[in-house]
Amino acid sequence: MKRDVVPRGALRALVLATLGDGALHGYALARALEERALGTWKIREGSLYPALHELELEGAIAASWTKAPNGRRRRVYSLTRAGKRAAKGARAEWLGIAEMLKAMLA
Amino acid sequence: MKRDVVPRGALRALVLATLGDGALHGYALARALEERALGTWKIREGSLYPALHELELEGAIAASWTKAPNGRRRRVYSLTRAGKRAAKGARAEWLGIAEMLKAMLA
DNA sequence: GCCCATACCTCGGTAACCGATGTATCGTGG
DNA sequence: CCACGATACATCGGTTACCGAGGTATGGGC
Repeated sequence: MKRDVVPRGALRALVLATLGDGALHGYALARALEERALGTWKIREGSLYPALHELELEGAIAASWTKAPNGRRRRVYSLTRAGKRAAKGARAEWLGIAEMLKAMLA
Repeated sequence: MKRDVVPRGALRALVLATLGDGALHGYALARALEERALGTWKIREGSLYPALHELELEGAIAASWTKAPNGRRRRVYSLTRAGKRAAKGARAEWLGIAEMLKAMLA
């Protein structure tokens, strides 16, 4: 399936929330997000990688090149202190939005 | 307050859901939506009116000019049969999105 | 007379995303 | 041993739904 797509603006919140559970590299992050979404949402690389670069520039996440056991290069991302704060805010914001949507559509 | 804004793509769903509870004219619809959102979400006329025109073109809603008791002209919108179907679909879609967001951020 | 609320509308600009495309390495089945 | 899919990164032009600002017009209150 993997048809639908994350609602606009939520990608950053989801990335921050997921990285809050542990550092991941981009590709694994995409897989983790799709798994969390039970395959309902497709994570587009053309959205994810630019978003990661932006979050890095903003100082919300820190990246470092590492070598996977199989030799492939990976860029592993983890939350900075500022990122943890941002994650908390974004999580609250989007939970609020979800709550409001449920209330208004129920 | 009225700071935040409806998430992208949800406006149509909310309009359809609200009109499902009875016909309204544009301005009243905006007020009704903001009230439903407890003042959290601001409804922009620059978003609402074009959305209404689009929904009308698509045949989801029907409009008719009426005269308010005070003499002001109003364009009252109501759901068509197709609109009721669309409302159901949009409601299910966005409730699903809200559910997924809650699950992924909780 | 002036201003705010009501009530409609349009239009340029933009944020965030989509889709396509590109690079490169690794594992594996034939 | 080599083609192909999975892994893993990246960029970039195009789209879309919206935002913000502006416009018109009438009604009622002070």
